[in-house]
Amino acid sequence: MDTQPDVEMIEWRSVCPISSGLDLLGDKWSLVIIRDLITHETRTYSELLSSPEHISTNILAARLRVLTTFGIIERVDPDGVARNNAFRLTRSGAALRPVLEQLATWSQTHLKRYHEAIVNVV
Amino acid sequence: MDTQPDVEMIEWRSVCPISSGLDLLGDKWSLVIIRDLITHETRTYSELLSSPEHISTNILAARLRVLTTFGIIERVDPDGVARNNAFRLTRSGAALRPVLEQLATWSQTHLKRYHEAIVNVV
DNA sequence: CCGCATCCGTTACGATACTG
DNA sequence: CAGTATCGTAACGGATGCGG
Repeated sequence: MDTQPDVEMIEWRSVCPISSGLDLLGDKWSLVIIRDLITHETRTYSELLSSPEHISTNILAARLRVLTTFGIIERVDPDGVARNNAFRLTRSGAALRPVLEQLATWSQTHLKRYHEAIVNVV
Repeated sequence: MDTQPDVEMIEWRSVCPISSGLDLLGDKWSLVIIRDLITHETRTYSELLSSPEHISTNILAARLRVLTTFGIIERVDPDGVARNNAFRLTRSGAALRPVLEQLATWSQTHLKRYHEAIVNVV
């Protein structure tokens, strides 16, 4: 019956901007979705599913809902039906690019000895 | 019986440096610990516990173990006993500072409308 | 078909009590 | 003080179903 079991609410652990950013984005999937939308501009649900990390369908749907709620992504056609209605970053979401760039730079430098296959491009 | 239930192993989801960074640091606590070690240089177990986000003891111990395993933090006295033996960032961990700075900047700009109490300092 | 929601087994997390 | 043991809860992951 209740199709929206998750109350889209976040418990802010503190007033610190770092912990608050992590309250919203500090999981293994949100920034992967945002990475895809940075590199591809627009991406449908099934295209996001086809990324090499293999997110599962329910997790993807939940993350897309949260990211939409907090104005980080949006539908390309705001009033269209879901089918083939891709997502894209809002201005706010696009502003996350420097965060991902810094993370990628760090990983390439400091993770290589633990994960040899890591590549040097985003 | 088995006191070390976690095999300190990471499943790298892909060769992407972003997803790989998140495989290691993509949770709600690791970067909070690193934030504390950036702002305080050294920090004991109980000092880390006293941060306003209130991490629980078992989670803190587990994160410290993983971060140590991957060379991001280390004991101030490598051969000393645990008691009052603080942690600090390694060179690798200190290199995460730009990631946190970018995240803090983003949060201050884009999270304020959802979390009014957010502060403007790291 | 595509975009989900639902069900369900497994894993991670969180609070608390407890030990060396 | 620095953790570990325990146990209840929430999140995840895969499979499946169903409407548009």
